[in-house]
Amino acid sequence: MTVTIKDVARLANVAPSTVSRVIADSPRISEETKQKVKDAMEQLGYHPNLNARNLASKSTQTIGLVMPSSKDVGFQNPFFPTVLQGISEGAQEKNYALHMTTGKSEKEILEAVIHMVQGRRVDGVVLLTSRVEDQVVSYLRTRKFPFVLIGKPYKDIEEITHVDNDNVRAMKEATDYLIQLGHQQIAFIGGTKELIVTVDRQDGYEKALQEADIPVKGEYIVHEEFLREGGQEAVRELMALKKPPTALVVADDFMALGVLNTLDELGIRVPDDISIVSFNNVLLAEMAKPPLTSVDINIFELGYQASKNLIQLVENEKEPTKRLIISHRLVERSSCTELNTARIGKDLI
Amino acid sequence: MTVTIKDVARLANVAPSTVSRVIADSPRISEETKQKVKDAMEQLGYHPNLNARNLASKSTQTIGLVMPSSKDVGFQNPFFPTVLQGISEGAQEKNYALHMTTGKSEKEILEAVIHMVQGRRVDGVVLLTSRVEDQVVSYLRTRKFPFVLIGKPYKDIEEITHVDNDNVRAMKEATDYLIQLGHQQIAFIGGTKELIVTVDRQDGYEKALQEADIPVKGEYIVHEEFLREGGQEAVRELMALKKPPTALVVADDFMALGVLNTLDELGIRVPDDISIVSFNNVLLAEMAKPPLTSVDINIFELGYQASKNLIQLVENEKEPTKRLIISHRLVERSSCTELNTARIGKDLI
DNA sequence: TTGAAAGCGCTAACAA
DNA sequence: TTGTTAGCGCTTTCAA
Repeated sequence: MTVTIKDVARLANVAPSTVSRVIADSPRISEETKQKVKDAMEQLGYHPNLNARNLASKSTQTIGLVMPSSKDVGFQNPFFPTVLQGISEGAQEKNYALHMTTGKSEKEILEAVIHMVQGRRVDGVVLLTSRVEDQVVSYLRTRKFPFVLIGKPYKDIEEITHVDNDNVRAMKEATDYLIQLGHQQIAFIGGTKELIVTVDRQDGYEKALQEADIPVKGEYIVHEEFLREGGQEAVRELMALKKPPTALVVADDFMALGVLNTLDELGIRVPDDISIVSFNNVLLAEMAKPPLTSVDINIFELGYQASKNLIQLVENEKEPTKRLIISHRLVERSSCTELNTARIGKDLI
Repeated sequence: MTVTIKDVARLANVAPSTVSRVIADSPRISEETKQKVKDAMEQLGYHPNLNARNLASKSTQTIGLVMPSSKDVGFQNPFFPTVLQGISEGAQEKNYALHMTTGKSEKEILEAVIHMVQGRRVDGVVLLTSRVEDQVVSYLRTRKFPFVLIGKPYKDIEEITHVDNDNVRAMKEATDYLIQLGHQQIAFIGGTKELIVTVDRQDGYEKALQEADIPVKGEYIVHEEFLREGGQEAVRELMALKKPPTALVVADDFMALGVLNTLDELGIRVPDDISIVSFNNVLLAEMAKPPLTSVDINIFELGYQASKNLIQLVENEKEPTKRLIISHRLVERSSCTELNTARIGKDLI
């Protein structure tokens, strides 16, 4: 029924091992027999059984993907399809396949990872999230199993290959941009502090202020726990301050969309009344009203480098630990404006 | 180094096959030895090698996922993360793993599918898209390989297990809703006609009009090829008609966001000047300005039923072909309003 | 350059 | 209820 290497060998009049060599494109085989074998494979419609191959060769040519908990609303974020594309591209280039794990809780995810690692289904793993205390990370480290992290490790940075943006700098630049436009009252809206990316971006925000001698105020820093309801409240409070911000840096486009909404309900116009710089530059940023000035963090590249470097790690034991920093750039659209002191002056006259 | 079934057998003083039976949780084994074996496994930290198991048992307990071309902008659509969650949940419940394929072109995708099917990496396949002439579908059919399609097959409907919404009815209801609000000039904005879902939704739109004795006008039907630029133009043309529509049905939330944008640029207010009903009800619909009235098509359930039924198909040869219709419901928000004939009257006076 | 043969780690008859 | 014994389809020494 199924055609095996033996069938091919018989038809080509060679030994099974020869066929195997042809498949592996071994150099020490004559062009002649190589062709003979290829013809036979063609004729029989032969396809190698990857399970058998994996078993014998102890390698799978597939990389495992660890997604964030599917309970996370963040899962809906267009960030994920985009990294996935990048990862997929990097994998395809080296003929690696992709194996996915998900789960509703951290516990389920860890179990799924163990299953796929111990079950020898994958040669390496890409982690799509880095939480503060990540059990998956510690598991992989103690097993010395190859993995790369997208984002920044919470600890042991020097020992974990990861691909990340320079989020501190990126956010500093975004904030600087607003400062240059004349803004002084700039608020920060980010996600949960459990995500390292949030911490980094907040850092950058604070750095920019400090450098410009603008005091960092606690009431100007907001962490939206939920993408939606939570955010509304926070933005309202922010705008209800005696001295409301004239500009906002938001750590994610998706969040920014929610912010935009709330502002609209409050009758606050963007950018006329308030400026916004957001992050990630997904398609959404372009489609928002107004189109958002956003920091492009090159999501695709993040994924691409992750799988590419994971494969290097898998194929070469000696590969050094790496830290890959993907470039970013501010994409200007219509959500920011100069703080028009002239106009304010005029109004006062 | 690696602990195998033999090591466990030796430690537990039984035969390897006995260990294998314990793993499979065979009923005909004494509680006593079962426990003995389990202890041994625990003690040695044993984990079955899935490749070996797959090879011997000729089954993989994993299902393959065929994603749409990563070139598609549609890939960015939040639809995908959400179906993925559903698929993943259905798979986890039965302890199936997920194997992904993607590709930049139809050709690459087909190759990837062949590789994973012939390579015996998966027991069945879920197709996330149904194009008009789908090579993947024909390939799987001729190989008699189990698969289920999310969406509606282009042909041989009776012979392909698929899970879909009743898109015709759903769109008819959406259109009826607008008609009941007094609208007569209703335009349709959909994606490429290559997607069967577009065709169905357009059908439902036309049916609703016909039933209400409203003529179907060609200039009221628009197919946006691209999510962004293309759409802008189309919407402009639509609104430039001598008799512009007073309401829009849009086949996708993401698209609707773009439409909303263009309308805003044109100074047309929603819902005051024009009403919009959109489709899919992803998070975006809620976050748009104004929040979109959208038809919830239960994306998660689409995925969940797909993997659940695929597994049934895989585990039972005799499983009949099925057509699963997932329910939908109109979620009212703020993008529609009654066509105020009174006001129009007033304006005329 | 090629072949013979011994596994890879597991499952599944068939026996006992 | 348990053990024996062939494989599953491939890779990879080792020998020729």
